[in-house]
Amino acid sequence: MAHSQEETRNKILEETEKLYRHYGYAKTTISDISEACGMSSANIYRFFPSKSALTEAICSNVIHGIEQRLSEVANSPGTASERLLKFIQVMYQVTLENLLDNRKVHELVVFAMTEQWLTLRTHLEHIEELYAVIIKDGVETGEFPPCDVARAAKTVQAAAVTLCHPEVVAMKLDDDDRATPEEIAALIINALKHRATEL
Amino acid sequence: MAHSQEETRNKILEETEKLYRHYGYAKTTISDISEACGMSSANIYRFFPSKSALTEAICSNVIHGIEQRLSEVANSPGTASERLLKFIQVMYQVTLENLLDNRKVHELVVFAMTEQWLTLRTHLEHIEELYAVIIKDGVETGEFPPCDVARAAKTVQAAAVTLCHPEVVAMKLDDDDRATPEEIAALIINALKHRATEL
DNA sequence: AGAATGAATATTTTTGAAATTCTTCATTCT
DNA sequence: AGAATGAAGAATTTCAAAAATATTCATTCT
Repeated sequence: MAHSQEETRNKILEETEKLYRHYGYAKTTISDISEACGMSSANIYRFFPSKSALTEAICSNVIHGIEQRLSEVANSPGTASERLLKFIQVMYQVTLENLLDNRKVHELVVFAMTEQWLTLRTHLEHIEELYAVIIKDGVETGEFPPCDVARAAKTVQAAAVTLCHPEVVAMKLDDDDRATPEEIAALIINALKHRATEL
Repeated sequence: MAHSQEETRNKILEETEKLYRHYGYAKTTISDISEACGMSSANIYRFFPSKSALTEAICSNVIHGIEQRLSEVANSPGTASERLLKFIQVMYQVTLENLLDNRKVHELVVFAMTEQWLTLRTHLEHIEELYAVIIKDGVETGEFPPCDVARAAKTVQAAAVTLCHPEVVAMKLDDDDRATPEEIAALIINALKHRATEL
C-alpha cells in the first residue's frame, strides 16, 4: 500500500515527537524512531538528512504552532492595548507550558538554543513583527501617539524578554512575588500610550 | 614577620582573583593559588573552608563593587528620570564589561549562576531596592505620579533584565540593530511618568 | 600556644578503549 | 524504476581505571 512521501514524512515527525515527549531527546535513538514507524533506520534518511535535521523540523513545527497562536491574538478584534495584554499573557503561558508541563521538551529548547540558533532568532523576529502589527494598529486608530513602529516593537520585545526567555523565566519561577505578565504589560502599554518627549 | 589574619586573607583573595582573570576559574588550582601566595595548599584552608567558598568570596567582592557603583548613580543628584537613565546605562555597561572585556570572568558568572545562586538573587534584590530608591524620589518630588513603589521597582527590574542578564545580553550582542539601553530606559521612564489607569 | 606544613585521603577530571548510535551505500524488493 | 533494507563504516557516548585536584589532619615550626 503506497503511502505518499508526505504521509511517511509526517508519520516520522509524529512518532519522533511522541518519543521525544516520552523519553526525551537524548534517549531517543534513530532505531527507536524507525521501529515506532515500522521501518528501517536507513529509511529515515530518505526523508531527513540527519537526526539533527529531523529535530530541527520538529522544533520548527512547535515554533510554528506558537507563532500561529500568537498571530491569532495579534490579529484578534479589540483595542491595541487589549491585544497587547493578551499577547504577552499568552506568550508567557506558552513559555511556562514548554518549560514545566513537559520537562522533556526543555531538552529541545536547549537543543534549539545551541544548534538551532538561527531558527530561534527568526522566531524572535516574527514575534517582533507581531508586536509591530499591534502597535501599528494602535497608532492608526489614535490609541497610541505616533512613533517609529519598528523601533517601538524592538524595544517592547526587549522589555518582554523576561517573560519568554526560558532561562530567565526558570530563574524567577520560585520567586512567588515576581512581576506578573500583567504588570509588565501595563508598563509597556502605559509607555506606548504616553510616548512623550523623545529621549 | 607576623602578618595579620586579615592581611593574609586579603592576599589570598587578591592572588586568586589575579589568577582567575589570567587563567580562568577552571584552570586555577589551589596549588597555583598557594604557590602564588608563597604558602602551602593546606594553609589556604585555614582561611577558606573550600575552593568554592573562596570563589564565593571573590564573587561577592565583584558584586559588591558593582552594587557600590550602581548605588552611587541611584543616589546622585538630578531628576529621577535622569538617574534612572544613567542607572540603566551603567548597569548595561557593567554587564558588557564583565561579559566581553574579560572572557575569563564569564566562567565566574556561570559559577555564580549555578553554585552561587543565592548571592546572585540577593544581588538582584539589591538592584531592585536601588530602583525603588529612584522611583520613590520621583514620586515624592512629583516627577512620577503616586504608585506602589515596591511593585513598580519589581516590574522595572523585570523589564530591564534584558540588559543585565549575561545569557540574554550575549545572545543579542551581534544583532547590531538591537534595542538600546536608552530606548528601554525611555520606555520605562515614560511608563512611570504616566502611570494611568491601573490594569 | 598558634601558625604552617607535608603527607595521606577523598573527590573530581581525564583518558582511552569498548559499546552504542548515526549515517552511508550496495543490494533487494515490489 | 523507485522504495526499502541489511550490513558496513563513522562518529559519538559510556565507563572504568588512572591522573589530577581538593581537602584533612597529625606533626613540625616559631
